[in-house]
Amino acid sequence: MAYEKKIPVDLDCPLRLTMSLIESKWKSCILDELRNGEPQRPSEIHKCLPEAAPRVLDIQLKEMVEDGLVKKTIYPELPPRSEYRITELGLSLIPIIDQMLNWGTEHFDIFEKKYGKKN
Amino acid sequence: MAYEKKIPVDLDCPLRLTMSLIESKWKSCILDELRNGEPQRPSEIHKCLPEAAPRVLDIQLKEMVEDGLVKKTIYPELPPRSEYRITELGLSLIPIIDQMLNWGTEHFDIFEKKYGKKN
DNA sequence: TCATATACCGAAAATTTTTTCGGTACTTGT
DNA sequence: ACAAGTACCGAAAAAATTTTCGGTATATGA
Repeated sequence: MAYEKKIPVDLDCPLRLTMSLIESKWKSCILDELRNGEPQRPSEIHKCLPEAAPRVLDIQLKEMVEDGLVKKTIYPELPPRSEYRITELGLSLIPIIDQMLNWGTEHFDIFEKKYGKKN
Repeated sequence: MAYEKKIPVDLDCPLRLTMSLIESKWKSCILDELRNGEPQRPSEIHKCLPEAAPRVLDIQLKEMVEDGLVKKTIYPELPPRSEYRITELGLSLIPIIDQMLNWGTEHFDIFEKKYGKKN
């Protein structure tokens, strides 16, 4: 009972439900990382998302496990080893991730011009 | 120069860009509200999203205008009147909103059982 | 006159999220 | 012996978001 999630998910409406599962800063990126179905060790995920503080990835991965988007396997070895793998449920979100990826790619220049450093 | 947005959008990657435009608590709902193209007055939007504090909707609408997802028209009348209408750019996000809506509807019962009050 | 409605804004409080820091425990390589 | 790697956790700080509260201004209806 160490870490406890305050607001698990938003059950007010279907749209808010979906959003609440992926809107944390790095969750969509984690899903994108795991999309190919290959299991990944925490240290690998950290390396792929170097901008994120490792602690946040730990927390968000834990929430995603709790929500059923990701499955964790712990190998009782030393040094410790564990792996995260996307679940069927998590996989069913990939089309959404994809559309956001595509949209972002298509419209990137608009926002680059608008908000980028070098106008 | 009254209100200033701290972090306009996330230009780190296309996925984060898209997310950053819609991840605020009510923005996806606002887009869904305006999806049919009809202009809506602020008070109408407030009524449709009674759970949201009016001030947040003001702020988020302002950001969405700045980001180009929504267009605001002010009528110089008294009492004041203004309208928000979804733009082409905002409209291009609707397929994503739709997918999230569908996903949420399809998987609602899983999370109801998991996190709902009456198990 | 007074309550209500419209639209909006600033300041501050409350809440949530993210980050940083330090710590546990064990192994391998130098 | 000691640094580095692996996985993880708690506490606290920092940052961001959301909410609440009060205020501006004008008009209408009771």
